[in-house]
Amino acid sequence: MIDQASLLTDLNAAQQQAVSAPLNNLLILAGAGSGKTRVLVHRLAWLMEQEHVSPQQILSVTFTNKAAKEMQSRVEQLLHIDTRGLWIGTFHSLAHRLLRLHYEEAKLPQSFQILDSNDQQRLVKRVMKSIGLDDKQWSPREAQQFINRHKDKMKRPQNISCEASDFHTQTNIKIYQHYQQQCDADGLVDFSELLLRVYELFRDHPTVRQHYQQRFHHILIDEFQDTNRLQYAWLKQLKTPDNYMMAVGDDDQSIYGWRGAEIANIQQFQQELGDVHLIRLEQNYRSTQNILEAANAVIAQNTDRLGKSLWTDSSRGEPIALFTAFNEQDEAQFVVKQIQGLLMQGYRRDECAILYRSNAQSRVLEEQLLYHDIPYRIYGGLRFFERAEIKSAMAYLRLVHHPADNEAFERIINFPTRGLGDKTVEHIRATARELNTSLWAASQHCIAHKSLPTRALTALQSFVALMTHLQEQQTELDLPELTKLVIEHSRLIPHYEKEPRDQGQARIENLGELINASKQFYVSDEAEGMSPLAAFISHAALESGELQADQHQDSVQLMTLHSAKGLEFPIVFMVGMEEQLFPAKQSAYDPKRLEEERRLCYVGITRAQHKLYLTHAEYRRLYGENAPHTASRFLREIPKELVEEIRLRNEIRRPLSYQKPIKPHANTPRLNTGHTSWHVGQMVTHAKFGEGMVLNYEGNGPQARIQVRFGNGDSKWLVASALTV
DNA sequence: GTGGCCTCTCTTTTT
DNA sequence: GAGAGGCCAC
Repeated sequence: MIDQASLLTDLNAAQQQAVSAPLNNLLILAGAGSGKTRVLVHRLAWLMEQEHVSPQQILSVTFTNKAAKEMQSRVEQLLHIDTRGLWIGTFHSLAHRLLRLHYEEAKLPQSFQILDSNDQQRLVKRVMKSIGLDDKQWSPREAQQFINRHKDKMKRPQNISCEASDFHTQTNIKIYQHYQQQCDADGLVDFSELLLRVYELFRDHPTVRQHYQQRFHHILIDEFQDTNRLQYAWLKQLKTPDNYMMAVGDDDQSIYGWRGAEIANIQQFQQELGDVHLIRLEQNYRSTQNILEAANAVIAQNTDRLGKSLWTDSSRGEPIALFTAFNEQDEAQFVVKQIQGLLMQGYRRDECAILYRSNAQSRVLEEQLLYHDIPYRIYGGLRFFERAEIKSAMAYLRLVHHPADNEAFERIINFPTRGLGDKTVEHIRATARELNTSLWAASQHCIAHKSLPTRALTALQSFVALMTHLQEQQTELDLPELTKLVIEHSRLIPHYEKEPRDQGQARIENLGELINASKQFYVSDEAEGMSPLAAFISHAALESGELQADQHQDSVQLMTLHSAKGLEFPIVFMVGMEEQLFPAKQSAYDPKRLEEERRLCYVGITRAQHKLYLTHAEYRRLYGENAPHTASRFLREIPKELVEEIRLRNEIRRPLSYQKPIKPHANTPRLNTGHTSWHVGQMVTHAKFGEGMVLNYEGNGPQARIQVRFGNGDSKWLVASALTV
């Protein structure tokens, strides 16, 4: 038991007010760095300890698995209690849980499977093909977005007004219709569908809804500004006059409008719930005065705000550094030089973050970091469970678990290739359509009726035999053993051994890692009534896999501005502060989207604790074209007195690759990339000396001299035509 | 079934 | 400029 005082110590007045607020609906507008998560965690603890709310009566919703985990562990740390019974999770994981419990009312088969966006795309494509749409003329990607956008607005195909819509929309409606039919027939549920089904479940089954309304006395929602219409509607269904909602959010940090988030939900929350106690957390504990003032000045340019002004009593701190680079190479060099200096001053590498607007910007930075032997870590990119090899292995597991899983069947029927080409598969599909069964059942039918050429038939027979064997093992083996067996029998490893060394090797390692993941999962299995295998499969779909946690080595952090949200770093570099790039050119002309870009800028600035560097380049190679860039308007929005422009002295900085492009000679031993110029940090290969890195260059054309440092540490001047990129 | 060549697109991303 | 995806030829 924890006493009241200790739940409130180290909290400021507004935070205390939020944590200890009387039972009421609460809207907490929590500015960047104002201790939002802390308030949420302490409020949870307060409810349990002071208001004697049992964990079972609390529902706490977040957006990411990471946030859910963090909240859970912080509550446990604070209270030293078991938080089982507490419903805490992402919208999707909670929806999944509800659907598993109420699959019948939700009109789903018990064995329903989750479709991740990748699977969804594949299915959309197949559906489009099956209704005879030319996928040159119709984009599957657009159709997928159409479907999700409408699901997120609780729209079924029949609810999208047909009369007014053009041919284009009508086609999309048709795709949506057929796609949904296919999902329903196969028991497949995509991400939006998880939420929509729960919404419809609550809507159509008052008893179920009432059960949860009565159960959850308290509903807490984090990152409220990121909720879309469906998510908000879903929460509201659980709301009664007798329970309480607490929403925490920051309209200034809403950066996901492009995927359906509606800031308007915040205003609606106040209006619709009527009795809402509003608390603003405006004291920032993260940044220096300079950084905060810059952030405030930028965000003040937005008109569409609820209004909030962050303040801090920390010191003024260092000025914000502004650097104008010649080009992106120069910019990267500057950043790395500064980092080297900071490391000398005693900062750790992982205290430095480089933030950029788009992933494509990371490459130049990587090259420079590599060149200077500074370890770095890039966030983003493919997650573990999204990797092709993992998805394939998972498809084998899915088919073991549930033979009627057509999605899984399609994925592995001929992967690795086993002589079951398009024609055979099309025959199986046709049979399945005819008999109205799964592809798996259709395969068995084809075998029984020998309705395929001998060659294909034999191949299909051995595939069916393999899967049957694995299915039989299911009951004998535990999850890790089964995973191991499935990977062995899938022949994925020999398949990847044939791939170019490094890539195939990495894939094989990942498959080993999958066995590990299944072991870990098996131990901490939290499924309710599901078999470990079924739970593992859902887990893989719902949690694309945290970045490998073991990479705890001290390294410079590189990520997009979006993925930096919620994080903080003593040192932050925001690079590429240029028009066309940031704000992105696609957003620059639409006032609404421009405001979102500005909020993104605000998010970036407020990540910094001690020192913020802003850099931009006068020229940048973008989409293969080297073009002059003007400074971002956001730079002008920062008051001059907060900024110190950095000019490098004692150094003649000369433009690198773009002003002195050295075209490799046509006879240069094969270029495998289309590089037309050399740049410092570039990796090159010499027939005799092996791989090395460009240090410098002189001259032009095939006779240009390139200075290269090789693996053994030697550096040599060589003629350009002797080098391969 | 695979490799080579062509065209297309190119913000952000969680679940 | 580069990756992805489609298409065609072997």
